[in-house]
Amino acid sequence: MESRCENCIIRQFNALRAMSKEELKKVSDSKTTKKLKKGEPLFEEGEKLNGVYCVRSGVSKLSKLSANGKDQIVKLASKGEVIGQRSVIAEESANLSAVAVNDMEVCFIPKESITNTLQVNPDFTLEVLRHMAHDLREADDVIVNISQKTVKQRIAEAFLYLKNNFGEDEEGFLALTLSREDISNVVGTATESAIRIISDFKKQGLINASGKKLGIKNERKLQELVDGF
Amino acid sequence: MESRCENCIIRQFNALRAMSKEELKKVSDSKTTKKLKKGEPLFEEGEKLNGVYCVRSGVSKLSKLSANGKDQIVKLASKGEVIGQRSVIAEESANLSAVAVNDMEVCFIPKESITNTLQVNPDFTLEVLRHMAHDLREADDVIVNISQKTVKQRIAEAFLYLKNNFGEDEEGFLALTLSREDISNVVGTATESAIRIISDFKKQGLINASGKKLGIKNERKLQELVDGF
DNA sequence: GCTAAAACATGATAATTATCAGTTTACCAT
DNA sequence: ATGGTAAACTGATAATTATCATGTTTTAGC
Repeated sequence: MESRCENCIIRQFNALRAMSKEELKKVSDSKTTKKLKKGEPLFEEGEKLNGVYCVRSGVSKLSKLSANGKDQIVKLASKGEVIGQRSVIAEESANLSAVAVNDMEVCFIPKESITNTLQVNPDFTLEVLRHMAHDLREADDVIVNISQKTVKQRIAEAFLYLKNNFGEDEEGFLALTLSREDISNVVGTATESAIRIISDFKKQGLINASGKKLGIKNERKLQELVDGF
Repeated sequence: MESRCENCIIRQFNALRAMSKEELKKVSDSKTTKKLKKGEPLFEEGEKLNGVYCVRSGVSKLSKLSANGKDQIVKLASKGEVIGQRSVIAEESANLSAVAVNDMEVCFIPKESITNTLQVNPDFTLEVLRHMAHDLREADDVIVNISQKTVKQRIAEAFLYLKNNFGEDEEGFLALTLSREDISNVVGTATESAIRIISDFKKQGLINASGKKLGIKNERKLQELVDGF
């Protein structure tokens, strides 16, 4: 049996919490649940979206392909985040692709449930607006980082970001495991460059690595690196 | 005598057009007009904003200082654009500095006029949301460009951007004149690198330059450069 | 119009980063 | 458990970009 949005804890993390009982009921009646295996796409850039996706579990990378064939990851979305709302609101086709980084469970919410509410419930609209304001700030910060910091600094920062946003497991490894290629696509560099720097970090004792699993060993030093010594 | 928002053409370009007569009247009664000379700041990053600025004329650069002392320009805002709304909505201090690129005239609108309307007028809130969705898309695109394109490509793109967004004067020069340093801060590179590439473009006949004035000579070639030949 | 300051320009060099080519390792499906 | 495949790694080299030093031109203010 499908669970209802009304009882969904995830909702507390996003704008859906500002919906009225009735609005939420409509969403719940029209939503569908979808499971994705690691690597499967939610949607591709250029696609028309008929709704948004609310992440219940797992992580999705939002990325854009550039002319030289490399993907740039613009955002990692996890539990509670709503994917695709920018495109739905702007009534544009998707600017980014969304692909599952690990196994995911998402709810698909048809766009009508969202757009109707946007037109009549200012609480909801304002809440969505606040989330988007936050995303915009983050995007601005990424622009500054990517253009003013070295690859080494950006990779150090990525490690700290992964720890702060996705936490660590019992053994102290980062809870979100990204491939070296994904890391390079987050920081915007060649995969080989990322690999080399990660190896360096390991040799210097800043991080530890066991296969794909990566862990932070010396957070202070990493932070110093980010800040430019 | 001060002009009234109700009669202001500029308003058509931004979310204020979705305000009701009464709301607009309040804005008009509480707004103040301000003139800025080239180089003067509207606000600095970290500052608390008590309202937003609506640009009547001139252009402002929104930038952020990085640890290495270089400014990164994140956006150029001109006629009709509202500056500072992201910070006001998120109830954060300013993430960016806003400085006049040329002489400007702006209206300052106290934040209460905005936030009150946001809470009760979904048309207005949605309109602001749409504008922010647009800004977010642009920011995402900048991230991809800056990390995946060469400096040469980004400078070529900047020229095309300046033409498309600010137009040309009677003599075919770009209507918005930026210093080489500002250009380097837009594309995220060292000033010397920008200067060198601009000189190159001139030698190759892609652009022409007379002092600070810059003009596009061969738009097709520039576009080919951006697209990677 | 003159002058100081700012902006622009160029060369030499160093540092960073990408690319290519190849090897080793880890992981998944059978 | 094992073979095939993708990911991780390494070295050599090239390309891009930053930095520093210095000279020249332009601009803005008096």
